[in-house]
Amino acid sequence: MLRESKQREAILRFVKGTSSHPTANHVYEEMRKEIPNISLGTVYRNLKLLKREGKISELDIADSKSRFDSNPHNHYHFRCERCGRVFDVDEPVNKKIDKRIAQKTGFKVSHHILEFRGLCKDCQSSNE
Amino acid sequence: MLRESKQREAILRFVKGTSSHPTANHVYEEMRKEIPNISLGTVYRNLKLLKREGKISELDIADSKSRFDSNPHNHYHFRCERCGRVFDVDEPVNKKIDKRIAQKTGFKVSHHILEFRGLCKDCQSSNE
DNA sequence: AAATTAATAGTAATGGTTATTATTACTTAC
DNA sequence: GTAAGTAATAATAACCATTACTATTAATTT
Repeated sequence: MLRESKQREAILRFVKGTSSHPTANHVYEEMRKEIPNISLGTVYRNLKLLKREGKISELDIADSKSRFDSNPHNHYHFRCERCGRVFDVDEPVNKKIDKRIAQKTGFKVSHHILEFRGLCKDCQSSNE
Repeated sequence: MLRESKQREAILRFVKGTSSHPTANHVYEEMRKEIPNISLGTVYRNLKLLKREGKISELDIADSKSRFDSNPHNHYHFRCERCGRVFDVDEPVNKKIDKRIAQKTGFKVSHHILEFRGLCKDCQSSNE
């Protein structure tokens, strides 16, 4: 059973009220203005908890360790959510979309990163 | 002036010869079979160096710290390569592409992550 | 108000990566 | 071919984001 805490309420209020995509440390710094002795662990725990509850989301980018590719050309990847393996995807890079986003946003778009997620063949067949 | 070293040669040969998208630690483990006292620092340094030379690439996913979003719905992002800020991009999510990749690869594709990169407005105008 | 126990603060530990430093080994000049 | 100069290395320490641990605090229940 979930209890209320002013720490969790403050964290949710802050993340909901900003569009700055804060890191855990950003949230921590902000919270300290309000609750000076809040612990960094509390921030991490509550961010994870709020995510589990679907109230916030985490930018879904990748795992922490970086991976290397023998192919220096721009291409897309598929990452298996079960075994963690990364595969190259043989799909032409869509350059038009960068232009469209640039026009729409006013940002200068140099490229984009596209990663598909799901289950690879091996992990589909190994049913468990 | 770059000198040759058997360590760097072995690292390049291995990364070029695999499609497994190894992590730095994978490379390290593999290298130890051949050069038992190779140092992990050497692996990191040479991976970075080979990347600078354009001989290999690093999976371009994100920085190490994860960021949180008040919007729990799937959407795209833009990351400024200068200031590091992350912005939401108001572009409809392309669901067809998941299907196409699934057919093409045989993988089960649940979703994809798309991040644009470039310069935000502020960083474009602050010329330096 | 007392009992129960989830949540917290504070701190230690972990894991990936980078920095430091003395030593090793290419390269060049003699 | 040997000595000088200096990249590159191995080994280790430091760093930073994140997670785990533990005694204490504070919601909730009775």
